[in-house]
Amino acid sequence: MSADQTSQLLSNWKNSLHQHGYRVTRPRLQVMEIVAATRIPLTPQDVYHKSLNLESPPGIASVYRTLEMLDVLGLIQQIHQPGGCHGIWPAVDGHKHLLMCRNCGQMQVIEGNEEITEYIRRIEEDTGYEVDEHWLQLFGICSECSK
Amino acid sequence: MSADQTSQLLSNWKNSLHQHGYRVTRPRLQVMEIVAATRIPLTPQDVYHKSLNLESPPGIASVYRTLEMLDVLGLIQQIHQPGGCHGIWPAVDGHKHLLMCRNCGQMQVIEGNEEITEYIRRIEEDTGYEVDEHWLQLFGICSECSK
DNA sequence: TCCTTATTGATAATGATTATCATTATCAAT
DNA sequence: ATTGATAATGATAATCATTATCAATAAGGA
Ligand SMILES: [Mn+2]
Ligand SMILES: [Mn+2]
Ligand SMILES: [Zn+2]
Ligand SMILES: [Zn+2]
Repeated sequence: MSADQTSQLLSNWKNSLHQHGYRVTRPRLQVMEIVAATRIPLTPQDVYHKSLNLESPPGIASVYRTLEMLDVLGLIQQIHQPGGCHGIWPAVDGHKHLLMCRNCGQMQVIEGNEEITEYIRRIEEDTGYEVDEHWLQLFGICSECSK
Repeated sequence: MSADQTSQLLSNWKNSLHQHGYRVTRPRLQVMEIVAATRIPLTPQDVYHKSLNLESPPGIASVYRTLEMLDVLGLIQQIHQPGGCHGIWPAVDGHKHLLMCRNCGQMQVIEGNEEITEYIRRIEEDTGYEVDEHWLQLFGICSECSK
């Protein structure tokens, strides 16, 4: 996430708060800045501990409340991690798949493809299920970490 | 999971304990019977509460310890559920994909396909990652629940 | 600037998981 | 079958994360 992208995200998020009648407060901004800038998924505890570096950190309750709010607004999504759940990650537009480095935690968003859609359609026929959501998460080692 | 499959699973699990030098105790058997027989993912708390119906239930600590042991032995796997993590489910042989009913929690194991393998190989080329694991989980409504 | 009230933060309450340790029970060796 | 070393248990305490409470504060429209 570049600095540009982060501030872009932040201003979108602030707009979303305004549009939904949420007040834009300092504790909320502090949490949003941390989450918008992260390159790896963060737990609520992670966010709280990062915030402690700030001059006047938010209370732990406000961290949870702000993350809950961001989730309700669809601005963040939960990432299910191997051996530990959940991390927080800025939501991506539309449906995307995720790739995560086991070593450094770095997340990468990858595009879906037509074969998977077709595969799922076949599953629906075979099982009689109506599939309305799918997760595809890939795990491995990024090129940086495998050097 | 039919009664046959359940007892098959159980005897495999007991063999595994023996082979790895774990003692086969009553609390462990009680937990294993519950987990082997379930049709939906169970949390440790779920397992514990089910066990309370038994004449002489295991202590809560033994429930956690047994589930940890089964996990270490690769006999169960963690299922990541939407809006709630984790459930416990008997491990399936090799790599399989999972389909879960949002309404009744029923799990179904589905086969992977060649297109997904090819898709992942393409991702590796594009990103430089070495992908060593992937999760594909589908969510929807089973035919029973959509009646 | 004022006023309404949404929001905050300190703290208590709750709930789940893990650690402790004296007692018990498994199972290999006899 | 009995014994003995020790793995395992269970009651309970400790820890840790999350949620609830409520008086004080501050956002933002009037
Ligand atoms: Mn997809
Ligand atoms: Mn999860
Ligand atoms: Zn990496
Ligand atoms: Zn169903």
